[in-house]
Amino acid sequence: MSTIEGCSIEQASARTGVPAHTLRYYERIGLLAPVPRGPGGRRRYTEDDLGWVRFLTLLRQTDMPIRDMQRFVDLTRAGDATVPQRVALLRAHREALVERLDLLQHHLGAITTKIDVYEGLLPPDACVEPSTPAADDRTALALTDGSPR
Amino acid sequence: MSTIEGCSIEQASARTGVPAHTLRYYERIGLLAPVPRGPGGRRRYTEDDLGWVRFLTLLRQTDMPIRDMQRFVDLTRAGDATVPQRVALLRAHREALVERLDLLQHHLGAITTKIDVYEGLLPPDACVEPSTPAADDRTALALTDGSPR
DNA sequence: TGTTGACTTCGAGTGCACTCCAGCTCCTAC
DNA sequence: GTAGGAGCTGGAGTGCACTCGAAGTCAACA
Repeated sequence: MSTIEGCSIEQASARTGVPAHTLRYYERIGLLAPVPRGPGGRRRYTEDDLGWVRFLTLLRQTDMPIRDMQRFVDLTRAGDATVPQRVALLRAHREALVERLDLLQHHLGAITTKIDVYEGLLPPDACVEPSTPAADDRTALALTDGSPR
Repeated sequence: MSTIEGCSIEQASARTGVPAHTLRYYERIGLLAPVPRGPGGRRRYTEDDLGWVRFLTLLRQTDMPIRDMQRFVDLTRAGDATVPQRVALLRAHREALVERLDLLQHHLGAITTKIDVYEGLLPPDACVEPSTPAADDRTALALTDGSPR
């Protein structure tokens, strides 16, 4: 064994994009099992740890509440018998995500329309961008918003 | 004039999906200009007010911070001269939204893959769903996550 | 040998976006 | 005329997910 196994918390942070503070926090609340310690009681993150952190990050970035993530982690620790529950949890999450994506797509269209309307108001030599280059996906939406007076 | 103009806060809430509490809160922090009052000092929401509330909702649901919404509102109140700034603000927001959509799409693929992997572990008579019906968009992703030990 | 600097723990603090409460006013119906 | 209910205000409280601080430890290096 040439070097100490695993990487430091700062390296783990750099490699996952998760702040060191947050890595400790996740461990504290049980999202991460106690990370093995090296000399001086310092955390040494293995590749598995990093993979798990990345998976947690993916769940968080898709707006899964910490509470649900904890439930998922608990199920995973409980062994293979919980695979059906885990699948159910992920399926539910995926459905919510698909719905959210639909909503966001819709809103994106509305925002694009709104921008177009505003640009119609600008003088022809608009300072921001000369014209709308292939306005990608404008969902038809009335946009009957007034003004904040 | 047969009936009092505008609708009550509860009706406004029902018609926009925004809780009455939140409507008052938005007004308090200046996102909504003071809504005209009817007899007894009660709010009467006009169609314009509702339209504006819906627009605010669309911005919030696409994760625009309240702070930015306030800035947008301030610009709108400041008159037509601020149209370029408003366009810039909306453009920036749209860009962020597009990026977020990309990320979410990517994560959706990863979650779908994960579900598929889990289902591969299940006995053939899986209780949740017999098979994956046309697994829509699975982005290739390693998913080298370990387990939480 | 001292100093630097990255790490440790635990508790407290932060920022955001609501959400609720107390105590009051007002209108309507009985 | 009084009971009920919707609405009013200002301020306090909540929940979430971090984020930070203080005080201490440890290893490596000049």
